[in-house]
Amino acid sequence: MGIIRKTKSVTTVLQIFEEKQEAKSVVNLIEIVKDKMNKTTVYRILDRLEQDGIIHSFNGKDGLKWYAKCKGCSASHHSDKHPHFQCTECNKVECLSVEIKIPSIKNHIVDSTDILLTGQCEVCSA
Amino acid sequence: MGIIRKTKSVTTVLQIFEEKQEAKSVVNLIEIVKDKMNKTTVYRILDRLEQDGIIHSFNGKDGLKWYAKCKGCSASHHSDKHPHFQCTECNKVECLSVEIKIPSIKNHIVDSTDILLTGQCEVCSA
DNA sequence: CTACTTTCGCGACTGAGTTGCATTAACAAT
DNA sequence: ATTGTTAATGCAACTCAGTCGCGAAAGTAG
Ligand SMILES: [Mn+2]
Ligand SMILES: [Mn+2]
Ligand SMILES: [Zn+2]
Ligand SMILES: [Zn+2]
Repeated sequence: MGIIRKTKSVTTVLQIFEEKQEAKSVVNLIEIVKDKMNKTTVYRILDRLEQDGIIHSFNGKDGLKWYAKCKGCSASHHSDKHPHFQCTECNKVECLSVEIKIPSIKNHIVDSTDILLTGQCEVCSA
Repeated sequence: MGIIRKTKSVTTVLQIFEEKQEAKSVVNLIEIVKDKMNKTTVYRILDRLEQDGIIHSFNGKDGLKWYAKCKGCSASHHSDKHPHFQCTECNKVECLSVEIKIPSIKNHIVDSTDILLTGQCEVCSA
């Protein structure tokens, strides 16, 4: 169980994800809202939003934690298996809608698949 | 240019990777050799070994940095594009020899592909 | 052995992320 | 609208992986 009360801080963070479809690093989010709330609050809100299947997280190439909006997830079922793309020039991170087939690994049970591609995004490769 | 002098510390670290084919986190390596060398030295040796194409690095699910032996790389060309598998029970990490096809992403140039699978390894799923 | 330069140890530091606790603010009930 | 309950927040202190600067030690060539 994640979000129970719709506080001002929760609304602020949610709006950031609503208005743009791109992923945000926690560090960047903290910077954006630093006049409105404490960094601990940002971490806690992101935690709760993720638990509720509203956003999902992954690690960037830099080792930072990134979050982006989910498309068809709920608190009980997280279905975000898509890869992510981090631009090495502008550092923007996107969720990719491509399907990547993982072959079954002999004698192993695969629970999760994290795929991070890096390179140049549409803007930077043009 | 990485390793220039074969010091005792370098030999010690190299042996760890020689004797077993599995990946090691830096934190674990530091623990293993803590009586023989300083942690800063471990970081620096790993850096140099990677530059020379002797080992390669990647991020674990935990966010820690992991290293494993390379198979056909050199200082000029790193060809480790294989996925990695982290066991959620024993926490062991392996390099996988499977080929995973990444479809071309429209209007993007892909430079690197990091794939991390998690689940149960051969031992833990048996 | 000597001279040169890389490598190392150590201590201090950085920065992302966490924790504990007192205070504030949702919100449901009255 | 007022009150009571407790989730959520702010703040300060903390953790811990990873980095940095610098003097000392050790590898290597001559
Ligand atoms: Mn995504
Ligand atoms: Mn590997
Ligand atoms: Zn870009
Ligand atoms: Zn295992």
